[in-house]
Amino acid sequence: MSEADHNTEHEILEAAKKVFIRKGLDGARMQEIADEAGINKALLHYYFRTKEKLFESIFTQVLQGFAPCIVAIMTSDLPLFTKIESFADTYIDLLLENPYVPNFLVNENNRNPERFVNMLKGQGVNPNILRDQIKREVEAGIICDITVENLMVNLVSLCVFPFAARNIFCSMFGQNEEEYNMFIRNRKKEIPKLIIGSLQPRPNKPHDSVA
Amino acid sequence: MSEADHNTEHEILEAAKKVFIRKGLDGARMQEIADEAGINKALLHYYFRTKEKLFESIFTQVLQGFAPCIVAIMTSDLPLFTKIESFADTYIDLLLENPYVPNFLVNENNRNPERFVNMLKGQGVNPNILRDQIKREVEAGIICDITVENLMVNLVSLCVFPFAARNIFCSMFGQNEEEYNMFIRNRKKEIPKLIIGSLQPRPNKPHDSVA
DNA sequence: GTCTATACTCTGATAGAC
DNA sequence: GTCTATCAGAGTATAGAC
Repeated sequence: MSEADHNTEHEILEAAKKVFIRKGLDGARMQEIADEAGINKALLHYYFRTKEKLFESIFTQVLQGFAPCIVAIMTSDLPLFTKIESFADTYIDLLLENPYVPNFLVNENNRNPERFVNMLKGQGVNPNILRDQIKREVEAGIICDITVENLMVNLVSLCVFPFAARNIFCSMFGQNEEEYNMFIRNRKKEIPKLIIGSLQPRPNKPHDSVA
Repeated sequence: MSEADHNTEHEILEAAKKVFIRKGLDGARMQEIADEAGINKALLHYYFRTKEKLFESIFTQVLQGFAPCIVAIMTSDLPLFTKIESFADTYIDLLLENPYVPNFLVNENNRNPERFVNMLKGQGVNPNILRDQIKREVEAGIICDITVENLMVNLVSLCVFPFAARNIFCSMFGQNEEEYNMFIRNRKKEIPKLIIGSLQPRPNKPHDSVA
């Protein structure tokens, strides 16, 4: 990739990423991508034959940028609480650098679901490892019981949705860009606090208070 | 509206809603809307002049369908815990009936943010009332402290994102449509449990255990 | 590999008959 | 109000020179 940094194909991919992420597959214009890359429209077709194929490349590339975080929490063998804290921290940083990606992925994926399924499997996303970990930690009395589905959906929703609905929340709260980013950075602590709090076995259970 | 139910304008709006929600502004075709409505393309322009104007009508209509839930939690004078339970219950039902709306609203809004801001204000969405309620309940010792922003973002994210990312989660967990809907219905209880749990003042505070 | 020029299709919008 | 026919523009894709 070191020598490819300045070649045309790389320029095109960078330009296409910007345009597709902002406008989507339907909204993007090949002319706009060409302008952004500082080249001619015909050259896009020379490298990627069709708009569709160019889009596929971008979609895959963007998706792969976000997969490692998900894979890590699904597969690593750190304690669950550590994983949750680490995920929120890493994922929100990644999102702050790519604030328009959630919308892009979610929207284009729903428009064409087939594209997604295989890609996820290929990345090694498998909930069973995390499911086993939860089971072990429940049995060890470290956490309350929860399904892997609810845990993952809660965690990802709390991290990602504030980006997807950024403008909606901004206008709802009368915040500007900067204030909202600060709000989100604070959530790197708030989200694990919320989730871990709900998983911690309460010391004041009925049978404890009688004992 | 009773007599308008069967007139052409209503047919067009219903058809346009379906198509725009599935395909977005850019992806939708006037021809497809006409087909869906069982009329001619020219008639669309007779009633709504441009695609853009037709889209505006749909966007406003759809948004207004979702506003009341938000307004209710922002303004009603029920106890906070009751509001949270009621919101999750009502909102998720609404979403189950309109599963593609979150994507539509979030995506088209981010494409054209100005459209949104005035609309929200017009609906009477004002976080200050809820902010005051939180303050009162904190002072009364009913709940832990939380910002209105974090509370609303948590609540809405947990309810809405599972719809926006439906396909992603489905394929991640290997669930089919029906299983996933059941999962979401269960969350009508899970979400309030999570949020209310985090707001409940812990009886086992440091100074309590010493007392 | 890169460009200019152009072919061709799709689609939003209009004209005009009924 | 509703239709058929058609225009005008935009946009993807290709041909062909350099």
